[in-house]
Amino acid sequence: MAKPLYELIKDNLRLQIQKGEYKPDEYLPSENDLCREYNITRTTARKALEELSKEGFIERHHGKGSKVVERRASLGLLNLKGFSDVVGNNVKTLILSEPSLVPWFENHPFRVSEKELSSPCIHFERLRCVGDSPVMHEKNWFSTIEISEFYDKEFIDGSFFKTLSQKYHIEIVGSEQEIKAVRANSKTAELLQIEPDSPILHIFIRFMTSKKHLNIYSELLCNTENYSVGNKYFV
Amino acid sequence: MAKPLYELIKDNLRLQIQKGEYKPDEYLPSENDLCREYNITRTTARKALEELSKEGFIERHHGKGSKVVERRASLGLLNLKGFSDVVGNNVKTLILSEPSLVPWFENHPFRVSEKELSSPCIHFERLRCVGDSPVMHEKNWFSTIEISEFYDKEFIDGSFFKTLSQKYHIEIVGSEQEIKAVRANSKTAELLQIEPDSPILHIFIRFMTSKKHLNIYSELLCNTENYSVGNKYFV
DNA sequence: TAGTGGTCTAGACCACGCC
DNA sequence: GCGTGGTCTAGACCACTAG
Repeated sequence: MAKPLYELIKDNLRLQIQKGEYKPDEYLPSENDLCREYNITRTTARKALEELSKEGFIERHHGKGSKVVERRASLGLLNLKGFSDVVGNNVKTLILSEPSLVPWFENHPFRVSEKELSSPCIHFERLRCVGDSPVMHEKNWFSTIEISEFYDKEFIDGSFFKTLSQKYHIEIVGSEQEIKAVRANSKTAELLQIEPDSPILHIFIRFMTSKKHLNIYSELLCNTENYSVGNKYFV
Repeated sequence: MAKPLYELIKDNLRLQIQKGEYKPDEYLPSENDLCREYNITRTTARKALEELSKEGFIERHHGKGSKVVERRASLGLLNLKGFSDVVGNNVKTLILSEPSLVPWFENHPFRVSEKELSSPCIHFERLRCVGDSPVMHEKNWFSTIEISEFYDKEFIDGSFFKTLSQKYHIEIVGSEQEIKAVRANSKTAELLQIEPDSPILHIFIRFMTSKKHLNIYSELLCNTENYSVGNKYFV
């Protein structure tokens, strides 16, 4: 029943990373350091570090140590992708509506659990642009059940997920998506500055988080005329 | 330089699974069995089994053993999805063109390596139907570099990937995708029995395999009117 | 050469599933 | 009660990185 030792070590280290006590490119204490610090054997220290590596917080380097890395955003989730990452440096985000309480919304293919429905729903909308061209309209919903005082109107570095990690110590641990090609309706066409009835991607996503009962529900409408949506996965 | 012991054990076990010597739902030898069989300690046996589990070949069950599982096809790759898996039982596949040698094709966003280009290209096309409705047109290409005598015209259980695994002991270990929404051209519209200019999903995929230099390149055209394309991922 | 992570041995105790 | 996998100890040797 009690948490295994290596889980405690892992939780400690992860929290220190989330708080910024170890920053990207810095090295964590070595396995032997951890053995001394926690009075454990290398097997236990290694187990903690190996799992942190599997979770994407660190990279292990033979002969050097365990380096903290910027947690890759693409955990099997979809990313906008242009030629040679031009997108990454040139993305602007417009807030269409700030995070605020709304009635729970039913129009989502993923079932929202009773637990989630029992607390109010926070919603926000954004428009992602490359240069001056809008390419993605994004809507997000999540329950306040695990995160009762979400009063942020601005995000750390503009990133909702980074805010969840650094302020609330909540991580994305999985996702589930449904993708369709549809015709843009007039409102979407106007937002994305395209012709009505143009083909666009319609994507529903459920992001699972490290809080068992907290999911982030998103709906994306993408103009893929110039930029496609990409996805990578490795065993 | 030499392969670690646990890798050898792992390779042996995986091969036995691929050959069908251990079938889905059967249990592998226990950790202690492996210790005796290979003259190793439990640490080494565990390492082999844990990695096989991570690779998706087995499930570990406390108090019971390591059960062989049908390797989930959804390794971060896209799957057709209808309401409540109605699709799974009702999918028919039409072969539009059998596997045969063709000149290498350049019209793919993923760069084909020099190594791959140095050997001839095999191509085949299929049409996936749910009931009598065609929903996906699939084109595939791969190099004969690692698989010089691919003469199969039919696949085991109709599955290309199952054939790769069981006959050639090659597994899918990752994938990379690009997704767009486009208008169906007349040829595609005819194949999928939809109106020309209907919005359809256009997906390019590179499947990475356990053979370092072998990739499977696919192009999918999907009518998502009634069925969407889905995707799941867990850490 | 000193320190790091990677592999491996030989034990121990525990929690879980099943008969 | 017995066998299974899960956790943990206390060592050893090796391969890699860097000063």
